[in-house]
This record gives sequence, structure tokens and C-alpha cells, in this order.
Amino acid sequence: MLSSYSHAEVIPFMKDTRINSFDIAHRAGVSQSTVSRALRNSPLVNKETREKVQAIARELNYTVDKNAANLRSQTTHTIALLLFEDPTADDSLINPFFLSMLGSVTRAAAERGYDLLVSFQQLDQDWHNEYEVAHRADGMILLGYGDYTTYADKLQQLAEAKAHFVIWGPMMSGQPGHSIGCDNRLGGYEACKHLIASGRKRIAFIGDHSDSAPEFLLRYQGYCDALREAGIELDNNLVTNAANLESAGADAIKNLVSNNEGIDAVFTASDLIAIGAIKELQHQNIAVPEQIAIIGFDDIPAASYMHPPLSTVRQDTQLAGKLLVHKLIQSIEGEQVDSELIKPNLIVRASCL
Amino acid sequence: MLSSYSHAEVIPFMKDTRINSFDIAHRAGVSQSTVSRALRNSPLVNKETREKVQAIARELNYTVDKNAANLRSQTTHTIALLLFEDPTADDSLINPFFLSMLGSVTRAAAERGYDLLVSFQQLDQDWHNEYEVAHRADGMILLGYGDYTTYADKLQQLAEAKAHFVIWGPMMSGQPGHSIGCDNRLGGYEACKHLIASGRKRIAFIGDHSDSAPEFLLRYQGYCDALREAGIELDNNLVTNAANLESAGADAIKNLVSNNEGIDAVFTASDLIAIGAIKELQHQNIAVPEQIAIIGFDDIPAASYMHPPLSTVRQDTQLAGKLLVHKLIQSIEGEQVDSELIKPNLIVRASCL
DNA sequence: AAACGCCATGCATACGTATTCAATGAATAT
DNA sequence: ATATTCATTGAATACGTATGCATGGCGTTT
Repeated sequence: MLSSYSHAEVIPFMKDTRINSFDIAHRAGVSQSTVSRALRNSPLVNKETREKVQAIARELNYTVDKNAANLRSQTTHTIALLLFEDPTADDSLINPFFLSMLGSVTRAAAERGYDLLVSFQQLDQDWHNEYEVAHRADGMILLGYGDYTTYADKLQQLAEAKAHFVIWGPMMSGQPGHSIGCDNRLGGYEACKHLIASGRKRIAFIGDHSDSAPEFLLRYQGYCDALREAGIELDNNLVTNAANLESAGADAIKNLVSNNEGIDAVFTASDLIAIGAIKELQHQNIAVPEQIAIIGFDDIPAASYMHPPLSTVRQDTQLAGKLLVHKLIQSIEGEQVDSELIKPNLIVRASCL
Repeated sequence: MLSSYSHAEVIPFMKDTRINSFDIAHRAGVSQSTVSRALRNSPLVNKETREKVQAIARELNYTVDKNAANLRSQTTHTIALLLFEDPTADDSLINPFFLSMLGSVTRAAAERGYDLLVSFQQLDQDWHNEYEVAHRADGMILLGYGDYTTYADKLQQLAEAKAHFVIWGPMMSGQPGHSIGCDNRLGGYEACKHLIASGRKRIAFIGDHSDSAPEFLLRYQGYCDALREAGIELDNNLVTNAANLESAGADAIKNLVSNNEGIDAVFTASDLIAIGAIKELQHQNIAVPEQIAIIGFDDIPAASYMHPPLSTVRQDTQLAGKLLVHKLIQSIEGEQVDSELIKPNLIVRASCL
């Protein structure tokens, strides 16, 4: 390559283009190769030379060109965070839980020296091609919600293409790839167990406990575990399906209390549902938690602002973000990666006292 | 360059490397140049040829290598979103308002065909070098909060380096660069005007109205405007400084009501402050809105979940995100860019009825 | 028929770096 | 003194694309 300085007569201060490694090399009296190595702290180059080169680079405010470096090394040092929205949500809003996750992923990536590319995605796109093959990113974090069955084959494709990716969500048996997820069943169990321990007897469940919502289904199963353990028989009349919406929660609790006697607690599959339920109960002048105690799931910011503040099961998004990033990088670096479940924490607030 | 196919005898199905534009060229019976042009939909290449090339590329699942393309064209088609956190906030949390903004910026960037790089930043870093010079991004969106004076000289540096950037926040006179911001003064004016129109007479203000918090100062000035217009004299006893925290709001209202008689409304510089104030008032058994009406600012998600739901001034983050992205791209493309103020919307909820 | 212009394409090159390979000198072993 | 290793460096090259320039063919004008 012809550097600016391989034409001997180019005058330095006339340069109008970007400073490159040849310029540094010239200033340092070494070759471009040495500059490249020195800046990456390679032990191949003598310590003194290394420091001299680094000093000059700093002085000239030189920064390695990412595109060139990436092209040459066939890597990107970038992670793509692909978000899939809950299709039922308002187009203009992002699920608050995702946002919290996004924050922690951003931090974790930065700590590991990776750039983070954020994008909303549709299911019909070819992520592997668009990101990895196109050399935009070395790997992907998939942050979806709910109905994983709709993209099971998508994951299969990714795995076959040897894509590097990590999924946030429940681990499904036979699902390709690696997941990091909250132990939803344990969370449901602990919430329900707490309600039982505080003396509640007739505990309802609101949420989508069908196969198409594995996360919610697991929370439901945890609820069942706790009841069984306490010797309380499961009453199917107290179990109501509901979408992950405030309004669905309100409708569900309305039906529950009008069709059943003596309900004294509710465990809901999400905070959104719980909030809807609380509002409806207050509307009906049923006291929360005195008459009916409520525990939600997720610990979205609004939970603590509710009146009464909503007890809930918190997913540790800090840890989740870290794990997602670390495991993805492991996978990119060719190491063996295992899926992992994160322990949830029950946050007791006024809604279940 | 030596393509795989310039060595005549390489057998196609033995290739193990990435498919490149030479491969497509070979398959299409054209040159690599034509492939490059065809894929970018250049009118220079005949329509039939173009479609043929595109079809083959699609069939072979070929994607242009972003690094190579970027290196050659000296561009990135990427925008960096740099977040500066409120230093008073818990390290693990992100300001919910930022998150909403992040969502809309992400969308807007995608619509314009730009990738989005997200990062938290410290003030002591050289963003221009790290992002633009390093060819990670073509420009930056700065999303800060509050104390802009601390980085005024930073902006000056950026401007001198001819960096491309757009700032979210108040327009300060003499400030370099372009800002998109909410018309904070108008928002404060409308909030206060609404309180007056509903018959409130003694209206307090809580928030940092010092020079170091220009956004809040402007909201305060709007409050003053409305009072003046209504012929109500400004009572400095009703104006209290407070940081942008729930606890500060609680402390402030406590002092206000214990030191003053007959306060019947409060306009706060942010929702967080308002929420703290409401909680404190309820704690003191002062009815909101019957005895004291409250209006906040920002419309964070929790505002609508409060009890009573909090009236507030909403900043249109959808529009803001779009404008930030559009203006930044304009600037990148060398066009003239003007700063712009966004009209806020008063959201009337139960807290000020 | 000659001259000209336009359309479509190909050739050659440069973007800026990381890395392989070879070369140098010094130090050590024989 | 010669052979061998080691430490350090430089020369050359490839990563995959976009684009300036040159070319060839064809239609239009004079």
C-alpha cells in the first residue's frame, strides 16, 4: 500500500486526510506493522518501542479505524441486541422490562469491550445473514417475549447456520441454542407460598397458562406446586386465562370475584395484569390487601409506584444482562456454553400484607 | 484483487469461505463492479442485468460485507446514541424518560436505514475520536440530562473537530451544535395556567430553578409567565428548590405546607418530584387533588399508575426521536440544520381535578 | 459517411489495517 | 570460531467492496 509517506515529498502539515497507522509509523521511525502490533499491546514488540508508539498515537489523537481493522481481522467486536416486541403492545411503547434489560446488556457489553447494536426485528428476516454474515456483529442476543413456538424453526435455522446467539427466555426442551432465563416456576412457587404463609386460603391465578406462553405456564406450575405442598386442592374455578394486559387483568378479576366466594389472594402472571386487577378491585371497593392480597411478576417500575405498592417477583435484569453478554462472547470465542436459570426474588410490598 | 474465480480452476462447491461479490459476478456472468452497482440499485446498470444479479444474490443468500463496504466508502451508516446518566441516579437504573427516547430513536434510525450503536458515556472521553474518527459511526446523538454547563466546553471541542452531533435538551444561547428539545417554558406555562383556570390561587413550584439546570429553570419561568398573565403575584415562599428525586419532592412539600397557609396547588419540575410530593401529602392525610392539586412534568410510565393518576406535561418522545435522527442525518449529509423546539402536551389526570 | 453522444459494462485501484514470512542482529551453545 | 536460538522488526499481502476511468457498441445528428 502507498502511504502518504511512501511518497517521500508529501509535507506533513498539508495532509487533509485522516491520520493513519503509517503516519504514526513515520513519526515513530518504525514500520506500520510495528505500529499495529504496538497499539494492540503485542508482546512481540519491544516494550520501549511499544510505549513510544503509544505515546505518539495518543499525542496525535490517533484512533484505529474500526472498519479497516474489522475487515482485516474478519471480526467486529460488536454484539447485536435484537428485540421482538409483544405484538399486542402499543406500537409506540416498549415493554418496560425489556428496557431494563437493555440497560444492563449495554453495560455488560461495554465492560467486555464490545459495541452494542440495537434493533427491532421482525420474525421474517434472516438475522444471521443480516448481522453475522454481513459482518455487522459477531453474535446476537434475542430478546423476545411470550410465544416462542412461532419462531422455533427460526432458531433451528440459526443453529444450522452456526450463528452465534443467546436467547432470553424459558428453556424449552429440544430448543436449539442457549438460553438465559428466570426460574419462572420457582418464582411462582415462592409468591404463592408467601401468600399461603400469610394465612390466605383461596388463592386465584390470573394469566395465560397455555403451551404457547411457556414463561407464564411455568409461573402457573409454581403456583400449583405451592398449593400442593400446602395440601390445598387446586380449584380450577380460581384459575383464569388472561392476556398480558392491564385490561385483561381487570376483566379477569371481575369474573373471578363475581363467580366465586371468599377469594382472599391472587397471584398474577405479570405486573401489568396485577395492576389492572388492583384498579378493578378498588373500583369495586374491595380492599387490597385487606380483603384480597395480590402478588405480580416482573417488578416493572410502576409496581412500586402503585397504591398500594405491588408485591411482585423480580427478575434480576442486571445479572441477566451480564450472563447474556458473557455467554454470547463465550460462544463467539468457540467455548462451550450452557444455558442457565436465574433465581427470582420475591419483593414484598403492601399489596400482600 | 484475486477472487476465488480469477484462479480459473477453483471448484465452486469446494469453497469454504464467505460468498463474495466476485462469486455473484461469476454466476451472473458479469464483473464485480456491475454486481456492486446492481446491488445498490444503481441506474448505471441495465435494468435486466440489475434484476438478474439481485436474483442470484438472493438465491445464494449473499449479503454485502459491511466492513468492506464501509471501509471503501468511508462511511458507516451507523448512528451512535450516547447516554449520559443523571449522576444522582442509582447506577443500576436508567431514567425511564431516556428509555422511551431510546425506543423512538431506535425506530427512527431503522426507518432511515441506519444502524444504531448504544453506549453509556463518561464526560472525560473523546467521543468524536472514539466514534466518528474511528469509523464506528457517522454521527452522534447526545442524550444527557440536567447540568449542561459541565460539558459546554466539550461541545465546543466537538464543534471544532467538525463532529456531527445532535443534542437532546434545552437550547442554550451560544451553545455549539444543534439541539432538539421540548419547549419547557411553554409546558410550565400551560400546566400552571391550567391550575389557575381550575380556580387554584396559591400555586407552589418545586424543582431546581438554578442556572445549572436549564430545563427546569425554563419550566419555572413558564410557571412565572402564567402567574403574571393571571395577575397573581409571585410568592417566593412558594418556590422551593429540589433535586430530581422522589425523596427531594417529599422533603420539599413537607416544608412548603408546614411553612405556608393555603397552598392549593403544586407544579413540579418533574414527575419524580411530583410522585414524592404526593406520597408525602397522602402520608399527612392531605387530599390530592381536593386540597392540593398537582401537576408534574415528563409523563413517565409511573405517572399514569399513581393513585391518583398524575397530571403531567408530556414530551413527545416519538417526535423527538424522529427529529433527532432526521436532523443528525441531515447534518451528516452536509445539509443545513436548525435546532427545534417540540411542543409539549398537558395530560390532565385526576391529580389536578 | 463521418462525427458525436450516450448507455452499459469492465478494469484497476484504494480504503486502513492485521498478520505471515523473511530478515536482521545479538546472544548463547558447541 | 561456528552453529543455533531468540528477540525484534519490516516488507508484502489480503480482507471485500465502491468507484474513477476507459472502452465498446449503438443510435442520432450533421
